[in-house]
Amino acid sequence: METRLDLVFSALADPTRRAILKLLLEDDMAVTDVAEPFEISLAAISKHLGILTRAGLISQEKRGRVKWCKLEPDALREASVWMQAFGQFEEMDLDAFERFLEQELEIGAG
Amino acid sequence: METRLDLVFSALADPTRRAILKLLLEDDMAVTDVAEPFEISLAAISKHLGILTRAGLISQEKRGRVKWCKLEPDALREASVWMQAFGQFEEMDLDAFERFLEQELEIGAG
DNA sequence: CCGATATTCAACCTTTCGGTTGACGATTGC
DNA sequence: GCAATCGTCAACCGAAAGGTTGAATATCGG
Repeated sequence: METRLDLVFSALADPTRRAILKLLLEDDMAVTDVAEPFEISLAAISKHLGILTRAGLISQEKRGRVKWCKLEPDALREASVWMQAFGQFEEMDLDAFERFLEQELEIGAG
Repeated sequence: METRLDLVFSALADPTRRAILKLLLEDDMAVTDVAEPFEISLAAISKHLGILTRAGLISQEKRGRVKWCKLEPDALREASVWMQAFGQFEEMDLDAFERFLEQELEIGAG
């Protein structure tokens, strides 16, 4: 079973996809415009956008023949909470964090 | 060129590795003890630990024939800052964030 | 010294990833 | 209507990921 966290972290693992997120930070963009600064093919960008969409990091809405891409920061926030908890666990309620982890992780998965 | 962020996010993308981090949250552990709850081979766990180490998420110190694994939350904090910035960009200094991104990302990479 | 324990290495396999190209289905505008 | 534009699909490719097994390398304990 592929969790939301799997999808988000593996989406963020690629520098091209992080660069796409950076572009979308400035404004919503059409697929062709997202692709413009990169040297790879439009089809490759389209795949990257699909991965970002499945991870919930962006959304895509088609208007006419143009598909608009929009940053969706909620998924990022969710994963950020997970990481921040690890990074600052000295300062927080460890028991509450443990309970949170129980829901998110499964020992032996993979 | 593989950045620190690449290494951290792809390390976190695997549920087994996240589960290992959870184990190490409780205490430092030997490789064999880390492997115990999982169904995969010791060699596979050893590889996972190597990936976590290269990402800076854990450190490993050999004492005698036992190699001790220790959580290193700093790398997580670094990536968490990156994500949190995206997730909460409405509330922060966008110009400062842009400058931060200029250092971390390269458009066209990948 | 020798057997047991701890860990990695090397070779291999299968699946996924990131990329390509060319064809295709919609939609637009003249 | 038809050519141009937008984006995806399908088939393919090489490289990397995640796993296995078996042998190798230290180190420990008696």
